Amino acid sequence: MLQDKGLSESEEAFRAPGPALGEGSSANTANAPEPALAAPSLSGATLGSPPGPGADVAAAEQTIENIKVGLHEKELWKKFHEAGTEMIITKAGRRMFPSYKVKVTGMNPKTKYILLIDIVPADDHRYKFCDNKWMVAGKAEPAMPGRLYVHPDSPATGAHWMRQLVSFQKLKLTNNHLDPFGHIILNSMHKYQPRLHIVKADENNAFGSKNTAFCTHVFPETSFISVTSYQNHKITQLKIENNPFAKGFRGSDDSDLRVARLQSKEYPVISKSIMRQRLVSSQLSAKPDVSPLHGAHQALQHFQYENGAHMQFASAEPQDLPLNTFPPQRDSSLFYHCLKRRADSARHLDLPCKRSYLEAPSSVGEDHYFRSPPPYDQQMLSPSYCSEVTPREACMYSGSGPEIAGVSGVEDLPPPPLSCNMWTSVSPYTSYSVQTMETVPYQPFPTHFTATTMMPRLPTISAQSSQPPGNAHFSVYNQLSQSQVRERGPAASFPRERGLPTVCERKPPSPHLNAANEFLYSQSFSLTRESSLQYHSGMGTVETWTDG
DNA sequence: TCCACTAACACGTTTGAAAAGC
DNA sequence: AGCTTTTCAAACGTGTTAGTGG
Repeated sequence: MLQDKGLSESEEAFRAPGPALGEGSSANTANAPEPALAAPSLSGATLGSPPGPGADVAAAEQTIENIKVGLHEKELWKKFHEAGTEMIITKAGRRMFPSYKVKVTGMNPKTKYILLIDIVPADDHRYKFCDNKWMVAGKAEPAMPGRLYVHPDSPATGAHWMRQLVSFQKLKLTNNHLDPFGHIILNSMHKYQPRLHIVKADENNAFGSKNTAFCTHVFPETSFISVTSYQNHKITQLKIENNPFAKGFRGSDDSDLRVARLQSKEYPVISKSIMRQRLVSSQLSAKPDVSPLHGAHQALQHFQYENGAHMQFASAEPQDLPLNTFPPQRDSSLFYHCLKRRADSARHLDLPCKRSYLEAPSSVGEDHYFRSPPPYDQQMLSPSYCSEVTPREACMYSGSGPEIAGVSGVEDLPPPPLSCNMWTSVSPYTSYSVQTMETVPYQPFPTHFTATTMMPRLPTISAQSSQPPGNAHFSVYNQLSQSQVRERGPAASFPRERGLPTVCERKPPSPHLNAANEFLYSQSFSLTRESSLQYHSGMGTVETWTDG
């Protein structure tokens, strides 16, 4: 099972080459040029593995470098992006639409990889929808407990991933801070950016190699604002038009009639959405320039974006900025970090901060949680998120909310069953990363786990060469279906999501997942910033790199 | 009063097991 | 008996709406 079964239609699209994947079938060709990947210093960075067992790893890292990821249904994503994508979040969890599907190429067919997604705050603002556009409404609320969504097929060989589209359509978003299902927790009315991570999960890594590589891919057109109900009627219409599950709402006349039926009215009733649509239409006709695609803001933000300041509303008047600040036709960016770690960095692997989130709220059996990242400001201000933070300090950040406060008391932390990790210094959108790291002792690792991440501040942090950008904790976590929890109660250990026989249910913990653990650990390693090489490939050239 | 949020709802899709056919 | 195809009910996903609470 490469992907969710619902992907069959996408698979067909993949097999029939066409517009489904957009003009750029890979992130490299789409935007981030490859030259940076061929930079000699890059080889030195990523292939700096010691001889012997590391040789294979080095080869695999070359593969990591060459991995290309293309966003499926790019045009559809762009449509939403241009309108200002909104994603519903509910207590029970809501899928993303468009769903996140990618085509991966350039993998080593025999090497095993773990594919995972996280969703990080795009900025530190809270938004509101006024006058048919998104505006900054204040400071962002503390970040939710960040989580990762690992593709259920992970780990799988490169051939497996490249065989067809990789779908993350089962990923769900929630605003429930105590979500026991493993869904990705977000704040409503905040802007987020999904990121795809590919982690090499080779046997060598799982059992003692010196290095693990990963890369991060970001498609700016997949950014969105989380909402509990749709604000922009255009988004609603796009969803209805394109989401098969919303077919029942297609046709405005029918919907009006349906409302009339529901309300037992003799005459059609104009629904709120219709009213809003009409109101908006009238407003737009009255003010033709309110289109978010016009105006100086757009040009400015385009400039900012192209210069690594994406996701940041840095204009002088951020209160009146449209959501879709991304250039509509901007191609996806490809991140490429190259971080090499010294052997002594491995000392940080014995993190005493590992602990299970289960100690706090729930009892989801073997599900594992970890504390959330500190609020955005804390990440920016707290020295613990700076370069020389110790691993324990890194794990001492309290949760973002009271519901996780119970796990924030580090002093009382018992030996954790799993790892606690800090998110790495992921470079700005204009970069793409490969990271090598020391292998850590294997620990069980569920295929569905979660991580707390923060979108790197751009360009603020990226410009601080002495400090890594945003860091965050990971939460490791099994995903539980709600029915599962209902059936088994909060102590349920194994998920049974319909159509998605969760890997953790069918497979024993795989040693390959250790690579993902390493990936997680690597995030914390980045805190030391030792021996890190960072390549910004936005223009295909190595802008900066450091090697402690 | 406003607004974010929730639960219930109807409708359509997806899924997987059972039945039917070959 | 074994395999493939069809059928169908349950589960799931969706946007809408009324109600709630801060």
